Amino acid sequence: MRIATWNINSVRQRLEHLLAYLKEQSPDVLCLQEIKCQDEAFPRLEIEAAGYNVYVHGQKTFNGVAILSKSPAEVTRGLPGDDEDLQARYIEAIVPTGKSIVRVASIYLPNGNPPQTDKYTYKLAWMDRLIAHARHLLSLEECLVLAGDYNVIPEPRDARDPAAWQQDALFLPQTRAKFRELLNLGLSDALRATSDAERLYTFWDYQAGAWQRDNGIRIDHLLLSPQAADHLETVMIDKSLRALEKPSDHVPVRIDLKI
DNA sequence: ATGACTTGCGCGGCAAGA
Repeated sequence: MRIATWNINSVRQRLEHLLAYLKEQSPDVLCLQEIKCQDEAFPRLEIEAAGYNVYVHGQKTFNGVAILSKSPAEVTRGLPGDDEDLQARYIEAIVPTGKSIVRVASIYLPNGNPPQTDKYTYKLAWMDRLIAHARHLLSLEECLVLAGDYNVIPEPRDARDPAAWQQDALFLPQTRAKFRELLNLGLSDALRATSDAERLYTFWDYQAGAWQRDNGIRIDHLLLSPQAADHLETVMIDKSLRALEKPSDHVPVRIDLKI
C-alpha cells in the first residue's frame, strides 16, 4: 500500500500537477494540505475520474485538508479537543486493506509565526491536542499513519541553514520538544527510520532562489505506529515536482507499506 | 540588503505563509 502526503498550496492552482502525480505514482491514499478552498469548490469530479474517492475538510481562503483514496473510506473531520477551533487542519480516514484496515490522518499543523504572539500559543496548544489524540489512536494498536505538514524542523540536519531558523516557530526548542513528545508515544518518523542522509528536504521557499540554492527544510512527515512501521518498505521524497512550472513550495513524501 | 514569491479575495493592495 502506497500512502503519500503533499502540501499542495491551493488545489485549484495545482490541479494539473495533482492529476499527473496520481497517474505517475498511483498512491492508494494521498493526504493533501493547504487546499485553500471550501468543500464545494474542491475539484472533485476530475479527481474522481482519476479513480479516487474524495474526502474534504475545507474552509474559505486558508488551510483546508483532504484525503484521496482508491478505496471508499470512513472519515472523521477535525482534531478533537477544542470545539471552538474553526480552522480546517485535520481529517482522518479508516481505509480497508483487504484483510484489515489502515488509519490515515492528513495533518496541517499551525505555522506559529511570529513566536511572541497568540499564533505560537495556538500552535503549541494544537500540538498538545494532537499528542492527546495520537495517544488514544496508538491504544487501538492499529496500522496508523499520521501524515502531513507538521511545520516542525525536527533536527538541525533537517535544515540547510539551521542557524537561520533558530528564532523561528518551526525550530524553537519548545516546538521540537513537543514533536519529540509525539514521537515518544511510540511513533516512528518514516524517513528517519530508513535514512540518515543529509540534505533531505520537503520545502523550499519561493523567495531568494531557495530551490536553486537547495536552501530547504524538512517539515512534511509521516509518523507510523509500530504496526505500520513493521511493514515499512520504502520512503521517497518526490523532489522533482519542485522543478515544475508553478510548483507548490512543498513536495510530496510517500511510503510503501507491505500490507 | 531595504527585499526577494505565491496565494485568496476581489479589483486595491493586504494578510498569510515558512
